[in-house]
Amino acid sequence: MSDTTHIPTLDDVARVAGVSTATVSRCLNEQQKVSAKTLERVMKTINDLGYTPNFNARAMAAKRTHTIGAIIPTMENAIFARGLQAFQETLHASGYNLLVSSSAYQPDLEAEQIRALVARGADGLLLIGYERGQDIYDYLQRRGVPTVLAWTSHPDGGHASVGFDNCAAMRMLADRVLAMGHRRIAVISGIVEGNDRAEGRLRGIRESLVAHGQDPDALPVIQTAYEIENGAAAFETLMAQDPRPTVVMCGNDVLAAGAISRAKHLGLAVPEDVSITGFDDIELASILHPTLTTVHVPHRDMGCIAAQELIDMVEKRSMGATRKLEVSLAMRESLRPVVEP
Amino acid sequence: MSDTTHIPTLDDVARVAGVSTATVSRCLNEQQKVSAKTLERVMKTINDLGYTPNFNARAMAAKRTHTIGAIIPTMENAIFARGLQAFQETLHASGYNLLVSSSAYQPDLEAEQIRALVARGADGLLLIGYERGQDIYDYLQRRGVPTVLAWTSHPDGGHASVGFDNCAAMRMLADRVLAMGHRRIAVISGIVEGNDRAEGRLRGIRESLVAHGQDPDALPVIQTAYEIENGAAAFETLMAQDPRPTVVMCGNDVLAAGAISRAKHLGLAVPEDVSITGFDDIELASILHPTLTTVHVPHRDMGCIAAQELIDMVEKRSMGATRKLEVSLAMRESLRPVVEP
DNA sequence: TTGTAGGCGTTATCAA
DNA sequence: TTGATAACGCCTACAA
Repeated sequence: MSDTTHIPTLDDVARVAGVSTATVSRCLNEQQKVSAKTLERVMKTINDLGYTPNFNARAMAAKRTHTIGAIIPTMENAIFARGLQAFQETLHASGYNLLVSSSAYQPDLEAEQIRALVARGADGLLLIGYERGQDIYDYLQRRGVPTVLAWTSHPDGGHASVGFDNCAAMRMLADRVLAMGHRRIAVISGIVEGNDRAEGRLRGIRESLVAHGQDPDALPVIQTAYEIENGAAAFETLMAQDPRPTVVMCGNDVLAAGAISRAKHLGLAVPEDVSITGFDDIELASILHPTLTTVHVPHRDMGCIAAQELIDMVEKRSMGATRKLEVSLAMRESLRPVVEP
Repeated sequence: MSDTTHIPTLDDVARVAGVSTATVSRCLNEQQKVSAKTLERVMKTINDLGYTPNFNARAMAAKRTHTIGAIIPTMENAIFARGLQAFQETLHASGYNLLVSSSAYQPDLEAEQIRALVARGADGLLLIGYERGQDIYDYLQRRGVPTVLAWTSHPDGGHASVGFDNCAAMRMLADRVLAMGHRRIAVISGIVEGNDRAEGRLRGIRESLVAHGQDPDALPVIQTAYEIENGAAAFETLMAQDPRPTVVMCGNDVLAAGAISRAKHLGLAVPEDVSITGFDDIELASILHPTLTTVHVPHRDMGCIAAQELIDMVEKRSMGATRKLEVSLAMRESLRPVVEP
């Protein structure tokens, strides 16, 4: 085996097949513009040589990459996994590839990755939530990169978005909790700063309290990053109050999983001693013990619709629509009515 | 705001700053070769214009991308999340970017994605496991793309790899299970075909049986994809046997989570009625009820070491070493000795 | 249906 | 320290 192995290029294929590079290129991109005979010969040569088109050269010449970029806050847990999977499947069906990065919930990292993805020639971008610097939106518009915001519903409709109203969703759950007689509510929230989803969910609870004549400022809230262990720690802190809460509402299922786990270690029965709720309805929610009452989010739908909208924008079929999806309550074992003494 | 916004290029910067494109390029890549004065002027221009280097052009000219590609079998659950996170952090610290794709456990999809990543100019690749067609290894070598195999320990040392011996690890757990008096063992395995990790783990159990004078062919095994629901279904099937198993060993924690969940629904107490074990020790394992006895895999170490090895290979400091890591048993509540009647 | 040739935005080699 | 200029591999009018 020679050590100076040459990586075949379009030129090589053209030379061996006895045609021009233009013809080879056509065989790759617009087969209908090529006679069946040459097509066959060229394809055989491509195979024989083991030729693979150079993506970067392609991107430069065509100014299109058939690549969509997505930046999600975390890959560490399953929150975005299902939606992203659907997103990617839909893209793939239309001949697009997906590039994913994770911003670790850090705005500056997200900005950096947006630039990186654009620099790589992404035809479009999927971002989570709407809360970020105006400079980023300006940049995206200047570069003409179609962008869809997901997992959120942008309040002033200035951007293409596919998602749901986090505030209304959580308010719906809180209404139910209050209707069950709970009056001592505590909250384990995600970090609200720079996270419109977390902020909306927390606000939803407060709005519900107000609507029921309760004082929203008296609500005990712990903000913490979305990790199981953090949920556990926050739960323990909240339960140390006297009198202790009858229900702990969590900003997502991961925090709730931590809370349930810690409850067990503390010898507290759920929901007999304390109710716990989540948000997202990831697979974990239905295998926890007790099973978790949570807000069901249509992750797969969101992913599919976001992908389709983005493709439509890239291909100039849409100017950027706003789609608002419905969520529902998944009532399970971890929440139950307060039993009056 | 003009509608014909122009995206600034190196040329634009050069023209505005009154220098050549070569100088601008130097300011970007080898600042020490440029006088402080021009450097400052050029940097200011870059800022003013909002210039971002075009990645594809760069890749073509430099034949390096500072990008590493990784193809993992799934993003749907947390199995690879922690290790990949560590992998990416280590890369980032050395100025490399990470591109991730998921193959959904499909060999042909993996092959396709390997080609895609190479076509994009990835400087190196991280793959999971060693079992794949020789043609792929040939391709990688022909293209001169450094590759590290992880989550596995290649038997014949022909490739760079960072991982552990799946077979020995599971055998260690099985030895323990047998030492606890269990004789009716059943297994929920991942799909062995094309998955050397799953195959090794299953083999480990069989070897342990043989060493203990048991018949490995009498072992009930269900192979199924790594999903919670599949673990649950398989568990139910296995428990329908008479006499039923005293322990169900699962190919990973996700399957075990499904098994525990289903046990509860069936009214079976774990570990009183049946013991359950997992593999991987993902975060989920310690919050399940009961907590899961499993094989602890040093995910973060694996990610860090793999990244470092890959970087060393890309930068010609290593020819491709093989690193074998130690695993340990995480003994928790879900496994307990058989109580003789 | 096929071929010619210019250009995409960088880097890198040589000179100056 | 700086500047021309030739690649890099492909696409795409435009011509034939």
